[in-house]
Amino acid sequence: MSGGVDSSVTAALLMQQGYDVTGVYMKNWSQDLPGMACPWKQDYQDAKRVAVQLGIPFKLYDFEKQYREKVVEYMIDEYQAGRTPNPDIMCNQEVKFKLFLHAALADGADLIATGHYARIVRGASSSSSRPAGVSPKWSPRTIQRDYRLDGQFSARERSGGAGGAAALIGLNAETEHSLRSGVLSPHPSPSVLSAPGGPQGVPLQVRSGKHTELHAGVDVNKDQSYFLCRVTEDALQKSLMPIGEYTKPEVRELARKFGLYTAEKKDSQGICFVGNVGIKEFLQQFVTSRAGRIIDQHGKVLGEHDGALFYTIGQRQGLGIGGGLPYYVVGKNIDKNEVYVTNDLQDSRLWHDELTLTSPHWINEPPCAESPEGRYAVRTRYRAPLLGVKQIRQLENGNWHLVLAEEVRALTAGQSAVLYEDDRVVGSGIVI
RNA sequence: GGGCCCAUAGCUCAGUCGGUUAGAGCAGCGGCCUUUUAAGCCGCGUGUCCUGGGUUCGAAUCCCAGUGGGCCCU
Repeated sequence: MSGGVDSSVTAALLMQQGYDVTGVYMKNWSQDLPGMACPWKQDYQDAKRVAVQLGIPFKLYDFEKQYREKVVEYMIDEYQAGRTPNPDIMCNQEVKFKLFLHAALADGADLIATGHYARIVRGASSSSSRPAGVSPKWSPRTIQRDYRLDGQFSARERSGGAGGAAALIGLNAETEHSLRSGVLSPHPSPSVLSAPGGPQGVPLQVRSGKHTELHAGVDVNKDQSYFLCRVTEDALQKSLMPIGEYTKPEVRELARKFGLYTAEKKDSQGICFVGNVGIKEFLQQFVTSRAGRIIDQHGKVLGEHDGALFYTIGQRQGLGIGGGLPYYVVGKNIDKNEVYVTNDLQDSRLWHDELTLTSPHWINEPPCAESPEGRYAVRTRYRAPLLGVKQIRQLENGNWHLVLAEEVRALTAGQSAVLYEDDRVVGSGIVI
């Protein structure tokens, strides 16, 4: 439990569904930064307060050292190499769905849960049997909502269930933002275990196949499946993301109905766990930088920047150069410490219709190269538009090459390109 | 040496047949959106209108001189 609304509601929903829940706050960062005091204590308090309201055990898992090593150092190294990493994807891959999961299991939990706006679909038959060429729209909801807060479980039991696994949940927390994950508790309640389809309320989605898939959240605006693109299927099998079935407004409403202390707490933002601090200000605490030149599409020096590593492709603000049309970063040279910009929105360096991915990670199985155009769609930045994939194939060196049906703006090395088949996350790779 | 053009907000400029509190875009700042980085949206302009004189009820707008740029011609 992070101390935010999402993980609070996650815990409440799981309780309502009959799980034996234990709340867990993940302490991954506690250092204050210039201009921003680390909110971890406040978040911890909020999470604990909700746990008390729910009457569930509450714990704190400390991963500061590992978070620093796996996420912060990775982020710093990437920026110094001239790329733009996504620390939250790394956090999910290395911390939440690895360290936290293992710690929770070792602690006796059967499952963990997080407050992500994404859905885990169990027993799916996987993409191989799906019709190709489906339109890239999210599939309709298949879940029934049950806002009952009286603590009673619906008498109805669902069938078809495989997921009946059992378990429990906790939620983790972090600093401001986000996260919401959970730990499970050691002793799943019998009632839960006996229910074929899992607890009621928002039951596990189950299909006839054998795969456990990751799908986009029901709320298209809040969907966070992008950040979970590097989580393994094994980890998903032991995870629950109950709020993925709801929209943010619904989650807020649930929080109010449950009377949760965090019902009206403002959403946090920024680097997960670290807080709402500017990326540049954050990096400046760990790296030294020097001024360099800003050069336009004609080779003209327009001004100076304070370190090429701080800029990312497509960036507009922070350049400090004016005069006519806005300028956007289209490239940079770390060795020369130069940043290249253009004020021509049609500049070819700002648009690409193909991309190459390294470090591929497929959740269930690799994409099928013989797929017809339109079967897959890709997203190259969080909240960026989903673009149709015309062609996808693996290269000799193991990397993957995609040809898009339309141009993508500001393709940026280091960012994750997440492949979707309908609303299912196939996997992702790092843009090079 | 001569002729012409320009000099207005940090930047690029509009406004100059004289007349409300001098405007726009970009940048910057603030906010919204957002668990990365961006983008996008909304809001914010307190400037010696190059300087010094002059004309006028009144000048960024007219005149003179100067300074600083640019172009052209012998």
